[in-house]
Amino acid sequence: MSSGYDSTDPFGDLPAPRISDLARPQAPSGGGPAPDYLSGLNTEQHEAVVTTEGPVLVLAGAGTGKTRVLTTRLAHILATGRARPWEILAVTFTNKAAREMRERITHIIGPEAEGLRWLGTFHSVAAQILRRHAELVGLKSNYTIIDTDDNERLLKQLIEAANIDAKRWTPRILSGLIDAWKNRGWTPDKVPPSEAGEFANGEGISLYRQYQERLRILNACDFGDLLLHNITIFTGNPDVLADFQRRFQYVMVDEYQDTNVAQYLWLRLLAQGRQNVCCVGDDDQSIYGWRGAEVDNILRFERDFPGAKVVRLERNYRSTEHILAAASTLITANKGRLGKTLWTDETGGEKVKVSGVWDGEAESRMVADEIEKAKRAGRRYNQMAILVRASFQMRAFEERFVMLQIPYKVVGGPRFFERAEIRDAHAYLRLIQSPDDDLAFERIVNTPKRGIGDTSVQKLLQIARVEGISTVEAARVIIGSDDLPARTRTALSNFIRDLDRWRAQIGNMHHQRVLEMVLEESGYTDALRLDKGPQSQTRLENLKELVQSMGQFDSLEAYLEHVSLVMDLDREATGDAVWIMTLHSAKGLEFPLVFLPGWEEGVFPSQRSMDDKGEKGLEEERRLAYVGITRAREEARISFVANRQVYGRWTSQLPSRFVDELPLEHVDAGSETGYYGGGPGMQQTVSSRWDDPGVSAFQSGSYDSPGWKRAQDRVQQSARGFAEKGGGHAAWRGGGSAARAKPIEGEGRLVAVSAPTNSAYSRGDRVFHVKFGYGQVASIEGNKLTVNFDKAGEKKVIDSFVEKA
DNA sequence: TGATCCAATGTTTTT
DNA sequence: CATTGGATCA
Repeated sequence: MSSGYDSTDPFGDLPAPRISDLARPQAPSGGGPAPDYLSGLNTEQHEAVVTTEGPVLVLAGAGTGKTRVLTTRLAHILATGRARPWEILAVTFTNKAAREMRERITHIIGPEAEGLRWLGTFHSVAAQILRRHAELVGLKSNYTIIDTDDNERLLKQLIEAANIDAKRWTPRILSGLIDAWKNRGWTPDKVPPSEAGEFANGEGISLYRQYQERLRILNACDFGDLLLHNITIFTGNPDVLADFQRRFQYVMVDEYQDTNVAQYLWLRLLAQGRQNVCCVGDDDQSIYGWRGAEVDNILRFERDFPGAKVVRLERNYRSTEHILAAASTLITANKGRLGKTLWTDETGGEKVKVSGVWDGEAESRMVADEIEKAKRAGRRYNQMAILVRASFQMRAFEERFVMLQIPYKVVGGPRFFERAEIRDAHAYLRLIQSPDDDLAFERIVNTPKRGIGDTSVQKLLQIARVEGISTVEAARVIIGSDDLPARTRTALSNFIRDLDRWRAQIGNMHHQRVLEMVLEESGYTDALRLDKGPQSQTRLENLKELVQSMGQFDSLEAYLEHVSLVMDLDREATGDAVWIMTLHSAKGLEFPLVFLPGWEEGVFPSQRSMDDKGEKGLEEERRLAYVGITRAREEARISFVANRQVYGRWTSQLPSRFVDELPLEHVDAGSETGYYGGGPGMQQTVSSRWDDPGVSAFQSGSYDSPGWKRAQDRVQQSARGFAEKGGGHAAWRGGGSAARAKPIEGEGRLVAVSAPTNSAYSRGDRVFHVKFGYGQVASIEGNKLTVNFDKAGEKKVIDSFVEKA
């Protein structure tokens, strides 16, 4: 500790509360000039920073300097001597955010920031507290934190033991249910009876109880438990709680809109002592409702902390006026917002560009082309990002980029520490370190295959349970008996012998070397090398990377503790490359040029969200759209396709309702030609009609598809311009050099949802569709037809994509 | 016990 | 389409 303090914060040796410090006016403004770090803040930011006493809620819109406020505020508290580093509780959701915060504070106030031992994620802080008081919830302080694999394996055992059909009632469902209960702060006895029927006719709560009991015996807990156990400790032991309340003079919370009930309760307990709590968040960016986040937490802050000061940060320093206007207009469709309006001084810039194209392949072609164009114009690849709703959308872009040799990096995806080979390696390490880690044993006892099958393992578990010993011990017992076939007995005894040998080596060699040895001698790497599977090579590489990453840690123990909480690895920076990621993982980031593909009903907003959560789900999707648009600094490009292949099936797509909610005056709806190569017929019409210089397809009147006729009618009729997606491919193609289909100011909407019903089709018409073949019109709604296709079944299509048959 | 074949099943995912 | 888990057989 290089801080000026002589203490390294011995835990449990709390300094007496320093009432005097609280009472003493310490604002630095009294004497000299304001410190450096305060300069450059705008009025609201400044207020949020210097209002250190009492509850404060900072509503920080996208790009308004939220992180800056948070870090400056914390630095300010330290710099003015209001508290010492270990008296501040500062929680974030991600390790990345915590790391970043620490770095920025260090930048402001120097090495003293290293003393911020309570700056971290909710889970890491809770884990520390739990280490200290584990015995109050029946655990030992060296408890292990189990991952989702272990969690599901455990639940599966319990479900099967209870004679419940594990196919109908899967461990995954139960796991989700229990997690949701924990997120709401419910221990088994607190789960309301109304929830009982949720799983296997009321067995859920009982299984939850059994699960907790198993965890206790294993001296383990899951992620949800970290918070929940904390709450149990606090509410059951007022003295412990009082201790922490006294200790944490200032509490700060990042991304408050994402807190779940358990986190909220936890915070409220800790903050209620001094009431010096500052929560920063943005209700419009709450996108983790499905993970238990409660937007209500932010909405009710003022009720929980009476007299709370609310500061709104609305001045945006990131995006152009058009981007901001697009995002702001879109989000106004949501109800129950706290209400913020982003604004900026900057004027001008590109409007948000919206294009419709034929299919996913054309979309990726278009995006790739635009990326190359931007690159030629001087942008670097890493200034550009493609933000998708779901990861299946990524593949089309990846394929295209590989073909064109555009460098890209996918963020997110399968996480490093969740890969099977990494978990296997960890299981070996865990088992070597603690022989009674039954879950680790179960995981790798037969990985790689060594002839110890399911029935043998069941036998082991049986003995372990009856005798109340660990599974490894049970294995030793069974080896000495003749309870197993000779062959498996030998295999098992070899395995146990290996484990013992490896364990004996821990002290003698570096832990990196230990892992290498184990992977070699267990036959794990050999098995992978023999595996002809397409992934086995990357798996071997991942394992190498794992060995590498262990190097930064002093001991095996330190390493395992770290990975259980930080489920990610700092990968080395990959040079200049386009970012591909989901909207979720883009939160908090920004890019000069952002592509937002796949804005189609069912994809975005996602059908599943709407089915599961109805209006609530839709609003969360809309917030996701808001997050997406506000990632862009200079240019945002939205696109949607008419046909998409999902799970190998062709589906016709309708443009997302979000497209329709964009403000026309800030959007440029010009389409690009050349991305419509869907069917042969399509290709033809494009080339024959559209290269005609100087003639707008709209004006020429020479295009004679049914959709086109209607498009034309409507242009004349209501000056809706590009408006109707009813124009279908005709309208979408309306751009290009010849015909820039500028939207004409009309009803202020880009795509009319309820287009006129003067469809060229009537019920019963026979129609032809390029992808679906022949069919019969079943119903008509505006420009959308429901068609019973002879082969493809019932589909909704835009009328202009079919022809009269 | 382990290989092989068929059917079901697919979001988002901070820790 | 692509992966995964299961049931079935050698």
